[in-house]
Amino acid sequence: MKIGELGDQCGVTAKTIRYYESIGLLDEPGRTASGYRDYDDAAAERLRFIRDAQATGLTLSEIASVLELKGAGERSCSHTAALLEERIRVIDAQMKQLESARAELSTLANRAQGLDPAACTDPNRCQVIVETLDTA
Amino acid sequence: MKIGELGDQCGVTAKTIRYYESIGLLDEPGRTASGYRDYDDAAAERLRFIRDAQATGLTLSEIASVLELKGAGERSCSHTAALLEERIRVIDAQMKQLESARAELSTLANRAQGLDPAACTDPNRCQVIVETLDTA
DNA sequence: ACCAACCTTCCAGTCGACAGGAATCTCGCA
DNA sequence: TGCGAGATTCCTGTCGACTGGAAGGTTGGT
Repeated sequence: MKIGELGDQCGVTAKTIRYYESIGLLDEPGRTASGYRDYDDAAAERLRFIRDAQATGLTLSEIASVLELKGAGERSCSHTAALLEERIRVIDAQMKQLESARAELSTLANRAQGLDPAACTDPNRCQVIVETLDTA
Repeated sequence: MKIGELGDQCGVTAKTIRYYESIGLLDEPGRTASGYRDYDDAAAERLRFIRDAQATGLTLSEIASVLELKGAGERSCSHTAALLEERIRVIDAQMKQLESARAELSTLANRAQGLDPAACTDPNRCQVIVETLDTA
């Protein structure tokens, strides 16, 4: 299977596949007589796995570490489980941040409605933002 | 006031201040006889505003646009209000994404507990991730 | 006189995940 | 035989917000 075909099958571009190879995430495939990359079904499976794992929010280097352990014959699920739990922790932290940012922003947006634009004279700040933060 | 002093006052590094100047976010300050940047209180106020605005999630270029309009004598709060509302929309979208990612991850993590590590043989994938996605 | 701590400019690098493009080959088809 | 699609390598650029470092000038204190 040639690179474009593999890409179509897995929903990625040929560029992306070459990039994955360049960072060691995909093995170098065999080549045809004319030098084209020639993939087998295992490569497609691996690539599909990469995309699935990426969809869960794992980074490419985390995915590489999972695949590396698998390749080394590691049988435990604990590494993957640890990565997933770490991701959950990160997500929880992000959600907290977003919640507080959202709350602050809606205070600001509401405040913007009630402000007198004529009072908006300082060229170095904006009362919508400054005054609310001062009173927060 | 010299650059380091300004930085200490506002909680940023001298590097950052020079960077802000380089992208046009801070005006070029006056210079001492020996060529050192020399800041006044207005610069400190502006820098503090930048950090406040940044804390609300606005990007530096959005902050620049607010300050630019202020500088041009724009009296309306509508530009700022529009930016804030856009930020809220982005945050809502991010939170939705995070929620669904979190839900998926905790399914995966739970699943990982119950799996038989001995079944983990395929070097190209990890049953923790693959099997759950297949059944999702 | 000397040293450390500051300041200056300028250039490069970081992180993550690719995308763009040039120059050149190769394949399949009419 | 010619064309266009798709393949190759190699290098650069993108986004955002900085950070690091080299090579030098300045300031303040002992």
